Amino acid sequence: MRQPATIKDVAQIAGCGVASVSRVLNNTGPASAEMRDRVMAAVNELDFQFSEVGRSLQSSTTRTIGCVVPSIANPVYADAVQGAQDVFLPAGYQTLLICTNYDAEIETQAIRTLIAKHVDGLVLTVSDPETSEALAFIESRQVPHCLLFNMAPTNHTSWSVHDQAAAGRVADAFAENNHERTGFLALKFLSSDRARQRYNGFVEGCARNGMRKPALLEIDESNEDLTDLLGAFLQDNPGITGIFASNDFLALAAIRSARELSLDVPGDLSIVGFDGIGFGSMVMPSLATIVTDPRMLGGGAGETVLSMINGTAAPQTPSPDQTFHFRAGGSLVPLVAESKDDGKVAAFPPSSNPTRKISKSNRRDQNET
Amino acid sequence: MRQPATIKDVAQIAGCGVASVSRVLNNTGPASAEMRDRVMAAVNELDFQFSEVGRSLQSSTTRTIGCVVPSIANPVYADAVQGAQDVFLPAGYQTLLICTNYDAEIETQAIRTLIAKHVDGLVLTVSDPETSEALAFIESRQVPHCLLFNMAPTNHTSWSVHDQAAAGRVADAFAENNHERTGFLALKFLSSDRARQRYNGFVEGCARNGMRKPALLEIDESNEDLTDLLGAFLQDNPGITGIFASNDFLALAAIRSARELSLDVPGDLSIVGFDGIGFGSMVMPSLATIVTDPRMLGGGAGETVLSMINGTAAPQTPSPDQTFHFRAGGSLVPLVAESKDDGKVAAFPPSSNPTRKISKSNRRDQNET
DNA sequence: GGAAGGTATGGAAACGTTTCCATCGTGAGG
DNA sequence: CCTCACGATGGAAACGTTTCCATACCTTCC
Repeated sequence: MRQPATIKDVAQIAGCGVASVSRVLNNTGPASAEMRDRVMAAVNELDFQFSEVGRSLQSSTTRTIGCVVPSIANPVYADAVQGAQDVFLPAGYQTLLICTNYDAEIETQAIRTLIAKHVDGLVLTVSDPETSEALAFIESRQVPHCLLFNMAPTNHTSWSVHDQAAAGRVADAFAENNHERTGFLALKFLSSDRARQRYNGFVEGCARNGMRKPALLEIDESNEDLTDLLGAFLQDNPGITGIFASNDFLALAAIRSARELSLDVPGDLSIVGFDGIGFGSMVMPSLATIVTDPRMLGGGAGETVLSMINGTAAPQTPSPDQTFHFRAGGSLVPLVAESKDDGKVAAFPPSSNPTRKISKSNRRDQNET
Repeated sequence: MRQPATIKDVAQIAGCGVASVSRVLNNTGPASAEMRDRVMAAVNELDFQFSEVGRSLQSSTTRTIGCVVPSIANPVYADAVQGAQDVFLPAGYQTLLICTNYDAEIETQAIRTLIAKHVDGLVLTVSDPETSEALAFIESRQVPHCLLFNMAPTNHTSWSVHDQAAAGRVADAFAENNHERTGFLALKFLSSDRARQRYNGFVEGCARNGMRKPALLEIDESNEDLTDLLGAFLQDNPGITGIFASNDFLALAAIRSARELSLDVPGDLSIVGFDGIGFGSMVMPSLATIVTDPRMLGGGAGETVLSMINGTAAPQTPSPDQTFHFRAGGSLVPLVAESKDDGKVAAFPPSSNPTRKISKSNRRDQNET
């Protein structure tokens, strides 16, 4: 990498001091027209551009924001990052992106490096805001920052879906459709405070609606064997007619697994997801889910950080019920009275009752129409 | 933001010169055990951490890589970025992410800034590698870089799907299924060399298979009216039985639009996508498509850049036919003889009945269900 | 005992900026 | 004619590192 021209080179060619070059180029301080011309000529000749690192050292500002999320393979985070960077870029800030892969160790390490690199602010989703070492460090260094998809501890601000309230809404939806026994399906339950919040909210919501406490099905990375796990889960917890998956991916995977188990969705089993990814409304049956707006949240977090940097008033964070809404879909239907009377039969294994038959033929119709 | 401790503060507390602190902390040069202890004590007392910007100025290295893609809302790019950063992070490099939103102006501007920030390398997808101002600038500054999803001009290296060959494979697939008249559906045809490569490859493949030259349906941003556009397109180009969409999103949207037009997929119209996003195999009918591995490509581009930086041998870029494979799916079926005899009727309008009326009423049904 | 060589250490230059301050004209006002 | 103010300009310090070099001390060997 050829070393680029510096302000000294420009000064030499223009036959002036470096101070004059700086003044001309930054339009700070006086300069004669003739001086301007000479400097500009030299700049063009050398194709000169300021080194931001020299500048940063002097100004102790980098026009760079750190952005830390678990993974952008998950479209929720991808959209959020996109939303944030769409705010930062026009404001003259670039984004240093870190994907932690849900690893707290990487999270801590990367954030220390970001701060060493002197980012002007941070937008981040941590694995556990209450215990996060990284978060404590950020606080001790007083770096402007805003959480994303985390419940904010005191003294922090956050743009986040109110997971608990949203999960409660899902419980309401099941109740409205006469479901009484449900399950909660989660991935990486332990390493994600989001999944836990959703579980808590769902449990609470079920209780509020006089439903049974939902059974918990927790899986880890490999979703290869989801079908087996789901089968065993339904056998261990007979009578379950509805499953709340902690995100839409899981919900769609669950639908597929249910089919492999010869269960009809929603005939035998209703399924509700979380996040509201676009595909949810393109599949058959369409996915009932909690719709969120990750892009808006990312953008909001970005605005908040910018306002902290500029000392302007921070934008309001959204009120809990503005962060989500329930979207009905074909994957959640009312439980008909007869199945409710005999939930066990309706759920697993599917009996030879008419429900399943109808749904089967329905599905075939859809494929072949 | 409180200003953090510097090496001078450490030196002062440890009662030594800054050079000793640097030597101890970096393990470069000799130091007595006692000196080590004093320095370490001071470091812990101050919670000292080197400023990377001071370091960068001295070493002219930033341990930062620029990564430029159109948008990470598109999972193809999101996965590629993830793949690249999964290579960079363990190697000690962080990633400055720029999403250009397909805007060449932003692309140029952002890349200049990245270079001003002295990134050690670049991984990038440009809008047009042949004319890209940014690419020329990168070359003039001799920054290690690797293209991604772009055909590499001479003197550049690239990790990319061989779009043209892949599109040719799609033509083969249509031919194998007896389709003879096809259409090509593209978004932002003009601002993406990828779409053009795919079109060219498809045209070529169709010719090779003795098929008609595919008709081109080009749409821009808003896919709201895709249904109308598709309807008009099929009417203007009667006899079309297959559509190749330049990406899976479009393909899925086309399937939906076809349904709204009362066309059956694949009965009346076969559709093939491109990219192989996971959802393609979860929908009914499953999507026939070209499967690619964006994560692998991003990772490969990352490795290439690292090897350029380290002066080690660059990893081989994959051979064209390793970058994709065709995945059969329910959205592409053989054209039966009778339809082939009378393609016009089988395709659009589906029969002699008042097509418009049916599609209209169908659409209304969907809205209100 | 003195020279030679090694280890431990600190001062200072350099990296590329910005900005304070001093210098030098020059035109205006007394 | 002298002063004053102000515009134009350049030198130099400062930002936080690393590293070269000089110095000081301690062994070791002739």
